[in-house]
Amino acid sequence: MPKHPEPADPALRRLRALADLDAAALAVLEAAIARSRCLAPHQEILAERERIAGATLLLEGWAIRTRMLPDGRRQILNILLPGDLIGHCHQDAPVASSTVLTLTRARVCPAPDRLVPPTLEQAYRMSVALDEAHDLRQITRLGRMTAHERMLDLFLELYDRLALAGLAQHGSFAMAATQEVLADLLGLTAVHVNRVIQQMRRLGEIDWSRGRLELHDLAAQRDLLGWQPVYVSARWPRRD
Amino acid sequence: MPKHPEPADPALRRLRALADLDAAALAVLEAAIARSRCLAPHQEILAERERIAGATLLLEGWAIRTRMLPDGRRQILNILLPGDLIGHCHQDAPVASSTVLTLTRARVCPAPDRLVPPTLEQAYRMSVALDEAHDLRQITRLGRMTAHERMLDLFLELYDRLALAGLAQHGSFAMAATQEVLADLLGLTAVHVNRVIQQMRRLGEIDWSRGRLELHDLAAQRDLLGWQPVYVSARWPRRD
DNA sequence: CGCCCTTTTGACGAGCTTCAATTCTGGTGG
DNA sequence: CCACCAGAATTGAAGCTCGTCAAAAGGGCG
Repeated sequence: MPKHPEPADPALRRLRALADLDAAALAVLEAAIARSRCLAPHQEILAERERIAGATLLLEGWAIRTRMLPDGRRQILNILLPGDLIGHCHQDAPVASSTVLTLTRARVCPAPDRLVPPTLEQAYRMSVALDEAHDLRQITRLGRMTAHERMLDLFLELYDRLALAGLAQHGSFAMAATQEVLADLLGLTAVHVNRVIQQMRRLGEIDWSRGRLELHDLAAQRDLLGWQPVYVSARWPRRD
Repeated sequence: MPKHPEPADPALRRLRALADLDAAALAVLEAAIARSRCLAPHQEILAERERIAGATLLLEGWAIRTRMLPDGRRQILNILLPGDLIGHCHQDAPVASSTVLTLTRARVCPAPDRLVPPTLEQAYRMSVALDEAHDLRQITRLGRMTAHERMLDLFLELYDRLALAGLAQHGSFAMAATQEVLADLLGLTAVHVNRVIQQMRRLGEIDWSRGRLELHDLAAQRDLLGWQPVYVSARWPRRD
């Protein structure tokens, strides 16, 4: 077993991008990763209104935070990607305010939570701050963007977040969400999502086939939207 | 000057509802409140993309977290009420991910942030957890509810939150938001907000005049919507 | 190869927006 | 005390975005 897990592990890569992890941090992470388990698609990681035992680290695969209305309508609150923390919170006797489900096959492990080395704690805090920023972005998408804008904005967000974990490059990444998932995420219907995607294809904005999404001319799309990268800390992204 | 500030102060009342504040906590709060300042309407408390100096406690009046799109569209992310924390976060070199503006005349003070007594820290954590839950509620409103449902759901949320601070009772509270503000909050136009409100009046769901909003038959509205109170901790709301 | 999930297509309708006026309201100064 | 003003609320007509319903075509996996 490699001691500095190979170039590879996306989750580790993301956390290292968030803070300058030291040996102690890497050690506890490796220990946690050693206790990882595999989950099938559509498996529950956290259930709304139930106690949260401890935080979970998503190592591989995609997951969603979701909420149901009494009549069956579903809103997907956000998407969770490798390296994201699930159920990290600090109030007493924490209870989940939403359900978390795997979208694909996934690997998770308990997030180290006792005697957390300071640099890892830093990564956690950064992660929490980014999560909140993404929530705000989601609110803006749903409240004030057209279907087409929402879709582009989401794709750009996913791209940037996946790139952090080394899972996206050259404007392209493995898209694990179905059009129906996008619909429930973006407040649309699957039918309309489909129509918008075809429009985007016609406009040459994207290619999406065989589970791979490609964004053409990232820069152009970004300033079409007035896209700004998430920015929650004057010391991040680090330039070193 | 009263030592246990009179029954009154709404912000204090909210914090005391969140955690069982001890004498030490009340002391630092009073010290902070003594340094409060008054703000006119439409004053900036936090500016997007700028450093956050420290957390602020909203004592009186309403404020909004808001974000602008490049073409001028505005999305109000959420509403801030007396007792709410503004800019409370933990990452290094924190930068605001949204702008915070007063909606009405308001009073604020720096939130105690050094040597925070444990019970106050508990209240902070509870407050942060509730904020996040409200953000998720907002996402659900925008993504999967009709205009009418959004409005009702928002009114119920405001009612419950204001009641915590002692600012709402018997289904009624002082409504500081204009219809245009509601529109930017709920992802609608002011015109449509107006139409929905009139429908709600015709249906006998609400009365809204002279700045006072009254919700008729809270219970009925709640289960019409399948309303569930925010629930983020097994130990809250406390029954003692 | 066959089944099921996902994507795609069409026709139609509803909800919400847009634009443009008009009326109302609360606060101000004479 | 009332006239006045600016912001807020209200109204109407017309149109576009997106939803609904239903059915067909495609694609991946056992």
